Amino acid sequence: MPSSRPLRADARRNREALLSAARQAFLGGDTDAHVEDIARSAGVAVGTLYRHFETREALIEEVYRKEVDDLCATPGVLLDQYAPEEALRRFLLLLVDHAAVGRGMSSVLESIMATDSPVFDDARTRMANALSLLLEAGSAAGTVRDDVTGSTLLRALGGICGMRATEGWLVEARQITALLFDGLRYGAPQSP
Amino acid sequence: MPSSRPLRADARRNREALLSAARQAFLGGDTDAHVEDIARSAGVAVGTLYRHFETREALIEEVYRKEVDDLCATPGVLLDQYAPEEALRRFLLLLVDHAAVGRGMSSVLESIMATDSPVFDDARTRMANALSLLLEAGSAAGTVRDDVTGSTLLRALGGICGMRATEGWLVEARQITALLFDGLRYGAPQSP
DNA sequence: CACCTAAACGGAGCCGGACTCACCTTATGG
DNA sequence: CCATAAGGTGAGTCCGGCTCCGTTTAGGTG
Repeated sequence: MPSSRPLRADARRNREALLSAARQAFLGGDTDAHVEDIARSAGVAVGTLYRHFETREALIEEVYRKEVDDLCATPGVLLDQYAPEEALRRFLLLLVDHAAVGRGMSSVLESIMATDSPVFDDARTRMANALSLLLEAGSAAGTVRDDVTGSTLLRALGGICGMRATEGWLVEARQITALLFDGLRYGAPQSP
Repeated sequence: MPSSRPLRADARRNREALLSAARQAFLGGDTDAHVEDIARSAGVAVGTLYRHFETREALIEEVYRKEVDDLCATPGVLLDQYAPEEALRRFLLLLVDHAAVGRGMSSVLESIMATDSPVFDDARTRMANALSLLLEAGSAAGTVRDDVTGSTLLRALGGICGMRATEGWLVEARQITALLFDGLRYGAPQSP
C-alpha cells in the first residue's frame, strides 16, 4: 500500500491525523478508545479511518510500531556502553519504566504478548530478537544462564507489564523484574 | 441473596445447571463463550441467567471460586510435607501445570490478575495470602528472600499464566517459573 | 481553465453480543 | 385448591466495531 501510488495529499494528511489522534488516545492510557471517537478527533468519519486501517487492531499496531522500533534499537546501544549483564539489567528496567510513562508502553507490550494475533507477529519477533542479543552477550560473558530464549523472556515481561492497573504497580513491576534478573543470573556458569 | 429465603426448587436446579454449563464452557477453554449459548445449554433463557448472576463476569467468578478455593488450600498441605523452599517450588509449578490442563486455571489466574475489577478482589486477596504463607515460611527458614510480597508474586504468576496461546507455552511457562523461583532464592540470607 | 476520473470521504445502517423489562408460568404454604 | 410471590421468558435495547454506496475532490490532461 505504501508503494503503488504516492497517496493523495488529503489522504496523507488524514492518515497522519488519524495516527496522531490514535497515538494520543492509546498512549494516553485509554486502551479501549472507540474508533468513532478517534475518527472524530482526527476530524474525519469512521469510513475514512477504515479506508486507511484494515481494522481497529491494525491501527493500534501502527501506532505502536514506532515505539517498538525505538525499543528494539536500545539493546545495541546499551551493549556498547555496559557489560552484558548490566546492559540486560538496564534494559529490563527501562522497559518497565517506559511502561509507566503514560502507561502507553505497557499496553504495547501487553498487546504484543497477550495475543497470538498475527498482527503483532512482527513486533513480537523483533522484540524477542532484541532480547536475544542481550541474553547471548551475557551468556557469552558467562554472567547469564544460557538456557533462556529471548521469546521466553519476552513472555515474562509481557506478563509483568500487563499488570499495570493497581496503585503502586510500578514498585511491584520493578521488583518482579529484579527477581527475573536475579533468576537469569542464578544459573550462570560464574555463579553469584 | 443466599440468605433470606431458601430459593425455590426449580430456581436452585436452574442455577446449578447454569453454573455447570458455564464451568464446562470456561474450563473447557472457551473463555469468551456467549451468555446466550451458556443459557441455552443449561436449558434456560438469558433472562433466567441474569436473574441468578448480576453479569457475565459475575458468573465467571462464581465458576472460578471453587477452583481458587482448592488452590488456596494446597500451600498449607505442601508446607506440612516439604521444606518451605521446596513447598514454594512445588506450588509454583503446580499452578502452571494446573493451568495447562484444559487451560481452565490459566484463565482463572489471568482473569484474577489481569483485571482490577472488584469482582476478583476476593479471589485475588485469598491467592495472595496463600502465596504469602509460603514466602513467609521460606524467609523464616532463611532460604527465600524476604522482600517480596504474596501479591507481587501473584502478579508475576498471573502474567505467566496469561500467556497460554502459542504452541509449547507450557515449556516456556515452566522455565519462567523456574527463573522466578531462582530469583526468589537469590537474595536469601543463606545464598545458594 | 474546464473537464474528467480515480481516489478519498461521509455517515446511515448492519451485525453481533451483553443486558433489560413487561408479561406469563408455577411452586408452595395456608 | 387457590393465592401469590418467586421464577422464567425472549423480544427488544444499547453499544461498539465495521461496511457499503452515494457524494466530493485532488490533480492530471487537452
